[in-house]
Parts: sequence; structure tokens; C-alpha cells
Amino acid sequence: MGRAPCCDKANVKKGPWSPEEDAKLKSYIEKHGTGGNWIALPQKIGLKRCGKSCRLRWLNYLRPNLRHGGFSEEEDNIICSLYISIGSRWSVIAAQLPGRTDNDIKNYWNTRLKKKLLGKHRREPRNRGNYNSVKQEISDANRRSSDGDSSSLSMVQENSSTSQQHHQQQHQQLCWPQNINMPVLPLPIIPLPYTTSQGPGFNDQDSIKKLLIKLGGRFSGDYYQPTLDGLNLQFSSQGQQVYQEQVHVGSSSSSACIVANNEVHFGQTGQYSGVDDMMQGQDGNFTPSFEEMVPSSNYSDGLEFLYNEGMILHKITDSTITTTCDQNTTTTTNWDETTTSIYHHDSLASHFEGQECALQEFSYPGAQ
DNA sequence: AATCGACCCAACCGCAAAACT
DNA sequence: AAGTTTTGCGGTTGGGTCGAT
Repeated sequence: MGRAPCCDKANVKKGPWSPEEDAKLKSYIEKHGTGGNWIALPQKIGLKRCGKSCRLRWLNYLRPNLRHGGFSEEEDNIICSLYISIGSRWSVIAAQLPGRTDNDIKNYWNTRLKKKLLGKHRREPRNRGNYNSVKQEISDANRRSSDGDSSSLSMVQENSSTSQQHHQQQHQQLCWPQNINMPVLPLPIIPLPYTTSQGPGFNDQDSIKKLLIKLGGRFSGDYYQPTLDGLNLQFSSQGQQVYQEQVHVGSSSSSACIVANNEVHFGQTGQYSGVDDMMQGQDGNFTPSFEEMVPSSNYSDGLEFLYNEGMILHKITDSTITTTCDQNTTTTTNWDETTTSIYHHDSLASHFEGQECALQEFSYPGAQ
């Protein structure tokens, strides 16, 4: 015997919330809390809304101490570094940014940050987003002000100007900001619930390609800026096409690469040598799509592990791949069904740094 | 002034995991 | 233990706004 059925979907309102609905929901939750049951909540309040919708409205809009729009450069950096590290786990990313919701971050990433990261220039600067943000904040502040929070309006005025400044900065610096030290993130332990054969991580055969496609699809010389700190595409001296991603967090980094023709390439020497060395030898001006660059038939089988969550790949030679991780090595799966080793560290640099690291080597099946 | 396309974001949808009976 | 509901999450969509033509 289960619970009572969810809301009557035929009798619920959809679409934008009215100020009255907002007020009802906010007032009730502030007085009584959610009661641990979102589904029953709208009936108690007298709202013709689905409980799910109420929850979303509260979490993304009504709950106190939320900030909308006006993402700072530091927040940009955090979002980018986390996205590259853990993918689209917006709730985890949002947990690192107080006052931000996963939905906000997701929208921000999809509409602006991704393009910024890829250096896709907008034809003309648009201020609309910030305008809306400011409008939103003014609206929020008015509401707070009416609730007796006298600090809100001045805060909004300040944010408005900083928002405009931020927009101007964005316009002047459309590419990934250079010379920025990624923050050291006090991340919680991120569980690794997936093996290489399951789950939404970068683990399946096409995951790397998907990531690249997700991050822009075509790497056109018109758009791509080789100076991006954090995402590099390059030709090696042998003319092999290399995709290379790095996460630069504090003094640590994680890196990966893809190479056509069954060869793994990692910088000019094939050895991990730190972030600065990863920036070497960029040519960057090429136009083929990833499909053209790296035919799927030429993927090195097993390379999908390179993007397993949190794993750090440090060294690839002709016959071995060396990874390091902290003492919390937890997952081992097969490389060629028998020999691949997957590791993850339980957080990013701030935890990784200073910890005793295990060093593992194992055979790369494509080489003898 | 009208139209079009790009952009933005609130909200919905579907799925999986957790919680509950 | 099994079945059902609830919660939480990420992907997607639809409508409003704005600038360009």
C-alpha cells in the first residue's frame, strides 16, 4: 500500500506564477515550513498548483538569500572548473555557490558561460540579461523592503552598477579570462556512483565526443581562441589533432587528451609536466569538426576512462598510462575488459593537495 | 512601424533514487 | 520485500524582450 496519489494534474495551474501565488506560498512556508510534503502543500494553502511546481518556485525564486544574475568572474571560474571536472551536476555546482540555484547556474551556463568559454563572440553586446537581473533584484528588493529589510534596496543599487560593470567586462573580455588563478574549492566529497559501464559520467564510448560536441560541436577557427586557459585544442608537431582539456584548480590539475590514429598524445613530450607545460605549442587555427578530426573508428578503445569523474591522468607514454590519485582510490574497472584502472579523488585540489598520493601504472593495450 | 531572429530564463517534463506504507 | 509515492535532478521548451533589418 503506497501513498495517496499526487496532485490532480487536470486541476492544476501551469505557467508563470502570479504575485498573489508567490505571496501565499512564501507566507505559508515562512510560517509553517514545507511540512515535509510538497505534494500536500498546495492544497493546504489553497493553490491550484502541483507540489512539484511549488517546490521549484520556492527553491528557485522565493526562498531567502537567493541571488539572480550578475555572476562574478570568480563564480564563472568556479562554474567552469567544476563543469569540466564533474560535468553537468548542477546541484553540486550550486552547492559551491551560496545564493545560486542549480537552475540559475544551468541557464547561465547554457546561455552565456559556455559561449564565453568557447570564445564565441556575440555580434553585439546585449544588456538584457543584466537588465532583467537588475529588474528581478529590484523586484526582490521591493518585496524584501516591504518585509522590513531596509538594506535590500541599497544592495540592489550597488549590484546594478556592478552588474553593468560586469557586463562591460564581459564585453571587453569575451574569451575565457586569462591569467586567472582558479580558486581552491572547498568541495564536499563527491560520490562516484557509476562504473565505467553505467551512469551519466564521461564513461561511455562516445562520452568524450559528446563533451566536445556539448562544448561547441565544431571547433572553428572563427570562434576558437587558443589562449583559453582551461580548454585547449592543438596540433602537435607531428600534425596530429589533439583535444586536450585541463582543470586548473589551485596548484593541482587534471588533464586528458584524445588523439587520432590510435595514438595517445599528451603535450610534446608525452609526459605530464604541470599546467604551464600544457599550454605549449598551440597552433589553434583549424576548422574541421570533431567528427572530421577524430573519426570514431579511430578512437583508442578504452579512452573513455579518461573522463571518469575526478580521475587525474598524469602521464601517458607509448606503453603505459600513469595516474595519480589520493588514498581514496575506490574504483577499478577494466581497460580492455581486463586491465583498465579507474580512480577518482574524493574532491578537488584543496583536498588533493598535500595528501599522500598513490601512483599506479598499467598497460596500454594498444602498445606493445 | 513591422518583422525577424537571437537571446534569456522561468517553468515544465521525465527519470531515477529515496522514502514510505 | 514489494509496490507506490515523493523528492531531487538535469534536460528541454515556450514565451517575452530586444536589437537589427
